[in-house]
Amino acid sequence: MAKTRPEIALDSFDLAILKILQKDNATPQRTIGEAVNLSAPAVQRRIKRMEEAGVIAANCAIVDPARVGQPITIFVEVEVISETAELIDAAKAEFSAAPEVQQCYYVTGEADFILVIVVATMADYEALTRRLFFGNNNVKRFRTFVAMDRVKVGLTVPL
Amino acid sequence: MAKTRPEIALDSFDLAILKILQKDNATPQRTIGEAVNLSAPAVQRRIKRMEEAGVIAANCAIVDPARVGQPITIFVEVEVISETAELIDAAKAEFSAAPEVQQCYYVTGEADFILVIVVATMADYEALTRRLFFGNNNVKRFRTFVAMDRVKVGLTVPL
DNA sequence: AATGAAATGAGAGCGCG
DNA sequence: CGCGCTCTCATTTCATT
Repeated sequence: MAKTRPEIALDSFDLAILKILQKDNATPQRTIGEAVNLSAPAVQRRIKRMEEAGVIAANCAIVDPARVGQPITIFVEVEVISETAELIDAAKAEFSAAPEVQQCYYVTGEADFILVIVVATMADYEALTRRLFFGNNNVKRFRTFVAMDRVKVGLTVPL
Repeated sequence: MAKTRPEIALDSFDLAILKILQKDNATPQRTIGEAVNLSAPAVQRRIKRMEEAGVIAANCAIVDPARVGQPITIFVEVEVISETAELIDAAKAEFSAAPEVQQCYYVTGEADFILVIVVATMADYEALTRRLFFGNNNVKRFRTFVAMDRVKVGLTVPL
């Protein structure tokens, strides 16, 4: 189940710290402190607090997919036949389980799911569509958009 | 301009290290070393090498948008009128410049751009559409998909 | 109650064999 | 590549406002 998520109030110091950590979480606390006019321990306490509260969900290295032999990014809009809770949950679980599926969102509008997929070759993508879409009786239709340019990539939140 | 990107060969050790860093880049090198059967300095050298080569594009904190007052994630498919290089570049620049635009991809298929947008309220999104889409003569059409559930989120590359 | 200054300890960074 | 050292930085303690 989901971890505890205490509601937490963030002041302008916290937001300033987040702004820096979103760009580079290896920034020394001392440097952050200088930037926001706070001592290093104060910065440390705030970071820890935000990590425990789930404001900072993760600290991770961003890998360039092209550099590790996965140069193709694809968006897929998926429309399902039946939208019962059970079938939707099943679809969520199945899509999420695939490592090639980088992001999966359940959405309103003309589609039900939007997936972001990263693969090495189009043949891999084709194989994936067989498994994920043609192999799923509840998938009515899907539309594929192949990325020609990753113009802006990130999970940065506007602050 | 883009930084130098020397081609680099990655062995199974490098991939194993990346796999760990993608989940948590604060993992001590010693711990990584134990996991992949390598000494800490060896791990360090490999990480440094991959950072310099651009394999590791960034190290950053992932912020939960809902926790910082930006609970709404929206996908937008944008179709443009003219696809001349100049107009496409202009659109890329304009979309990228908006802080609410978290991701922007130039794609093939029935749309030209796919944007991932993070905002606090639907009113904010409406204001953004006015600026970005209605205020751009080259935007023919756009379709909005509001995320109801962020089923799987991340920039993790399959390794 | 949260901060800043100083002391402690862990981990990163480098040269060595 | 692994072992050792050094040094920076993260972390804790404590006095202060």
